[in-house]
Amino acid sequence: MTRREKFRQITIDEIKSIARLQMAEGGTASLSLNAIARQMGMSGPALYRYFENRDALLTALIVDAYHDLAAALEETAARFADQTSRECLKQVLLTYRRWALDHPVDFQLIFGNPIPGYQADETLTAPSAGKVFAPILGILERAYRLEKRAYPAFLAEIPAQLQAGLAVSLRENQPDLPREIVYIGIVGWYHIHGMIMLEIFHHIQPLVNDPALFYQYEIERLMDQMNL
Amino acid sequence: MTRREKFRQITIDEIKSIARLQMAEGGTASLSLNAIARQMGMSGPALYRYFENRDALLTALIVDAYHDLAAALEETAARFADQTSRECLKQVLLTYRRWALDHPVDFQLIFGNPIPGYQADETLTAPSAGKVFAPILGILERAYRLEKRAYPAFLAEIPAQLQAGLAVSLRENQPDLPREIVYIGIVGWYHIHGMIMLEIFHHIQPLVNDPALFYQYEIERLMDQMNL
DNA sequence: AACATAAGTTATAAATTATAACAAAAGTGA
DNA sequence: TCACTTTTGTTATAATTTATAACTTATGTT
Repeated sequence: MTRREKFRQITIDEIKSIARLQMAEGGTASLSLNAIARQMGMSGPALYRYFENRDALLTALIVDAYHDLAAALEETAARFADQTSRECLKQVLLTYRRWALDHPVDFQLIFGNPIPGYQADETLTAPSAGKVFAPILGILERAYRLEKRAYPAFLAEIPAQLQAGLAVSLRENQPDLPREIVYIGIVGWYHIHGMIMLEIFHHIQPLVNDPALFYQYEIERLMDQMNL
Repeated sequence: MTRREKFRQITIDEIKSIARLQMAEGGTASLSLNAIARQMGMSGPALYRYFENRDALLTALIVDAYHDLAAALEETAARFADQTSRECLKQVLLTYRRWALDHPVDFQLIFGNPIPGYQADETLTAPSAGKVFAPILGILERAYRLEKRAYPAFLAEIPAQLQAGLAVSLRENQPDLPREIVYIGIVGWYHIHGMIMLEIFHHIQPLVNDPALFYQYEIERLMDQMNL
């Protein structure tokens, strides 16, 4: 990495950092290239040397967010790898919520409204989304395959047609991944993700006084259901 | 209603209608007062006779959306009132998803990202949110109180602290509403709402081929869990 | 018919994203 | 050291946006 490339990277990082700060103040759509430039003590058009346009900056922030979330989950999974799979999964799911609350803007970027005219470049975002899902799937594999936990009874009644169309692209890469685990992973992820989304968007607070406690209890209930 | 008020109402409705169309094309943040005026064949500032500013128009659209969703749920609940409570609830939940898919913009307005600088006027939106929840709660009351269905076993283990802080403002209005029903309602609503949100924001399609079938099956599983 | 109110107009201010044209700085090689 | 190239910044400008001010025209009432 040349000297120039190094400084360029520093500038890029500063732009992204200020962008995140701005959005933390005024919401994901309050991103203003001009305001970023102003805050950096440079003129507006200078930013276009680093990002082709507003969408390019957004895409970079989204990719960063995916990676940051995935890293947080992986770190937790690794840290609790020697505990029971139930405890490990619980910690990973708690990290999921913790990360969302600590990085509301990044969470909204990934999982919130599609941005204005912005069309996410799926070739960039799809693999990142998979990385988020991977740690959870890993723990489930350990629980059901290595530790031979029984699959919950309700799985026997899933229509074949439904099972066949589940996570097809994921199973192409991992053909030996049991369909039961895929289903449990999807259902579980949706359950907890739905709760977090509602909390981030302030729809849970009117109904639940203590979201943290509620979340904890729902995790336990979910894992009970899954026979974990 | 005077003649003038009537015409004024027509204009307001036209503005909102065009606003919804525009957002359907370019996303919730693509709303442009100027573009609306242009499409109506009038100058931009004329719109300010009808809405104080952009946020006022957004608030009106959000309130409309809440009412429209609530009306759709109530209509379904009434139409299936003579069926079993399980069937009735199922139909209401199916209507919930159907409405979301048919009105993605309205759904995003209600449940998506907080809009740019826009701060929802909670005195306007909070009661509307309650109206959405009411039909579901009504069916649950019928099932557990009138039809004397047993509460699911897991309810016995909910920490008292958690129960106490559940839907406090709702229970102030309806003090005789059992806590069990409130909990079941919240958990159930979060479960299905989470799924719909993910589908509307295109995060379910990469994992589930046939979201309609998946949703149907998850409703059944949820109602099994709730002993309905 | 005179008047008041409502509803529209144009003009303008202050932002925004983005492009063009140009200037200065930084790095490279003879 | 000097000339050249590339990178990085600048200012000027175009085309938008939201929103306000001042003015005009239409509508309804007395």
